[in-house]
Amino acid sequence: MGFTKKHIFSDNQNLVASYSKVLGHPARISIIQQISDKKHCNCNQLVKSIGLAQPTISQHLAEIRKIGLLKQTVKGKNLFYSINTEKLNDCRRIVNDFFVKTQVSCNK
Amino acid sequence: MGFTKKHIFSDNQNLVASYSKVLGHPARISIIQQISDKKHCNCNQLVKSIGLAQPTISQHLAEIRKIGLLKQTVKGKNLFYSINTEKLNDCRRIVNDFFVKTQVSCNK
DNA sequence: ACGTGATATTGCAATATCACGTTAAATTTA
DNA sequence: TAAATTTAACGTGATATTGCAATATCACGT
Repeated sequence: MGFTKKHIFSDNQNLVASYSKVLGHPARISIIQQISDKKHCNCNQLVKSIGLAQPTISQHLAEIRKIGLLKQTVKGKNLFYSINTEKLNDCRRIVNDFFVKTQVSCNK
Repeated sequence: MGFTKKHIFSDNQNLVASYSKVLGHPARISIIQQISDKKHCNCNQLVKSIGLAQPTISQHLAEIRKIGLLKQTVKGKNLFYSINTEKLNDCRRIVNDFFVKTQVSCNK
């Protein structure tokens, strides 16, 4: 097999999972942290500081972009990334909601 | 390649990623929710309510167990699972910390 | 001891992911 | 226009994940 049977789960369950999945790789955690630290950050800077090849970083960036967590600004020949803070907030809320509801269920 | 270069990342980055990875599949989200809802829940109940085969559920349970999120109680021939609330709390804290710190960085 | 129900393990096929070399597209600079 | 720089896209090999059937194990009742 190898695929996920998304259709048997609720929209919220799929949403929590897809957000979490993006956070489920240390390179993507590192990328998100660096972009938010440096405000504007291009691909090359990430390649140098993280130590993975450019195509690999680019691929991880694409996955973070997929869930809408990145904004792009073109400045000359550089493409600068920054965090979409509204989306980050949304992401945090969705994941935290899962934890809160689970904890409430556990304690009742 | 196909493997993750964990050694180039910090312990915290790897921790956030490994917790998130476990939450990165809707079946595991559903399993965690059902176990916390029903307090005690055995494998068979999950198989019936979720609609995946028993080995698949068992495999997902093993991954959730790996990060210490499950407790087991044997009652007769039944094995009941419940949530390790301390670990759930820890997990929530680690993930939430990542979000909080990222947001702080974005806003400064 | 035997059968039964519940769960774990094994082995497999299909697919996804990770990492990278190479190439291509776009833009700046000479 | 040509060269240089940056990043996305494509292709590929290696590994991991998902899901399941078959089997093994484990605990209980008879």
